[in-house]
Amino acid sequence: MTLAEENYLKTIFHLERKHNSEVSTNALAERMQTRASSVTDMMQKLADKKMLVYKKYKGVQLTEKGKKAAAYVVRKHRLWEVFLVDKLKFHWDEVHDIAEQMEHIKSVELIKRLDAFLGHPDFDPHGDPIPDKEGNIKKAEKRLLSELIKNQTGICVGVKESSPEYLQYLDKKNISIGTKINVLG
Amino acid sequence: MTLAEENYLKTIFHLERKHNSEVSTNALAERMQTRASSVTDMMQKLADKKMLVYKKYKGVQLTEKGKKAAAYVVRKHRLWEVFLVDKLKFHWDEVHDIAEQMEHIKSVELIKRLDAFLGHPDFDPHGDPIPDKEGNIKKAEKRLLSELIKNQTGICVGVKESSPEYLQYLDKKNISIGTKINVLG
DNA sequence: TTATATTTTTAGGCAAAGCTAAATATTAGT
DNA sequence: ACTAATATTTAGCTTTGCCTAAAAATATAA
Repeated sequence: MTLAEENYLKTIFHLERKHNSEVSTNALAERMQTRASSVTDMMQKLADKKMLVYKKYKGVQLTEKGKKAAAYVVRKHRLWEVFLVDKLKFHWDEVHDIAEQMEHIKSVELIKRLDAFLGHPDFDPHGDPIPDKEGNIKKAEKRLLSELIKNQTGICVGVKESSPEYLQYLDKKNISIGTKINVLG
Repeated sequence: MTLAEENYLKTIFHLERKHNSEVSTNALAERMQTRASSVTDMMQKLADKKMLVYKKYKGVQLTEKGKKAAAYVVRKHRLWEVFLVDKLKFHWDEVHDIAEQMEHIKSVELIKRLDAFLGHPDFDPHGDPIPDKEGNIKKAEKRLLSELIKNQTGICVGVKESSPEYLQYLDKKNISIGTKINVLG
């Protein structure tokens, strides 16, 4: 798996989950900042490798194999984000580009140990779930606190807004990632 | 700087220090597992970028700019090795290939924080010195314990042999990296 | 339903970094 | 000094992943 292939799979994985349907050439091209013709090329290549099913003019769909490979890239990305925030004290909105590079490092053992070192986290610093080694991803979808109804309970897995003021406000309220919140009204 | 360029610079850097002279095309080709013709191509490219001085048939020599860039790659490589051994508990002879990939991650801030996280180490797990941000590398050359004479003192920065038996022997003697040793005879 | 607009694919090229084979320099042996 | 051996460079080709322009398919709209 080359770097470019991994990036395509990852992006298809995200778009597929977001729209619950095949991913179109243009959608991919836009998301990957590239041209539709380049996407077509790569789709043919990934179809040859049985990573996805490609039907001309009809978009693509990941196979089980492709899904697993994509989820593993996402897993690596999110684990590295946890590392950057928890251990290196980066702010959670600074880590994406670095994790984007680190996710491509090849070593199964590395990720196994990193996961243990971080205490087997379930969520990344943005509150997105970390797929397990098999590629299963918790459906635990993020919801906004405002979407919860009275008496419902949730665990804070991230914030939507990250202005210094808002973060300080949360700090004062003692709310951080992992905090259990019960809606009283 | 592409990945390939960084790898060439790093290798030239090592060979230059080892032999104290210009680096020949063939020496590089052998070390990099590639062909002499590929090396020639890259030397012309790196000369254009003022990373080195290339004289046809006479080998190459890094410029100050090239030396600094190369030393920075080495710095990153060695810091990651420290991370892998100290934090992820890899054995020091398993980390080279992984660090080989991690050394190419681009983020000055990342390396700054990693260095701090590791406690600003001076040596990697093999006992090789870690260049500082400016590319200065401690001349503190490694010597074998057997090369020290009576009453000389040294600090253990690594071992030449790593058989389990030998490591256990050292363990029993309480000798590990950082241990100060005084030669009595 | 036919014309227009949009999307996707194909064809043909380009740059990076490698390779082989052939040409050219340099070094060594006699 | 002259040939033989070795080292290096050049020329031309390959693959990956991207690009532009043109062709083809699909979707929309009057």
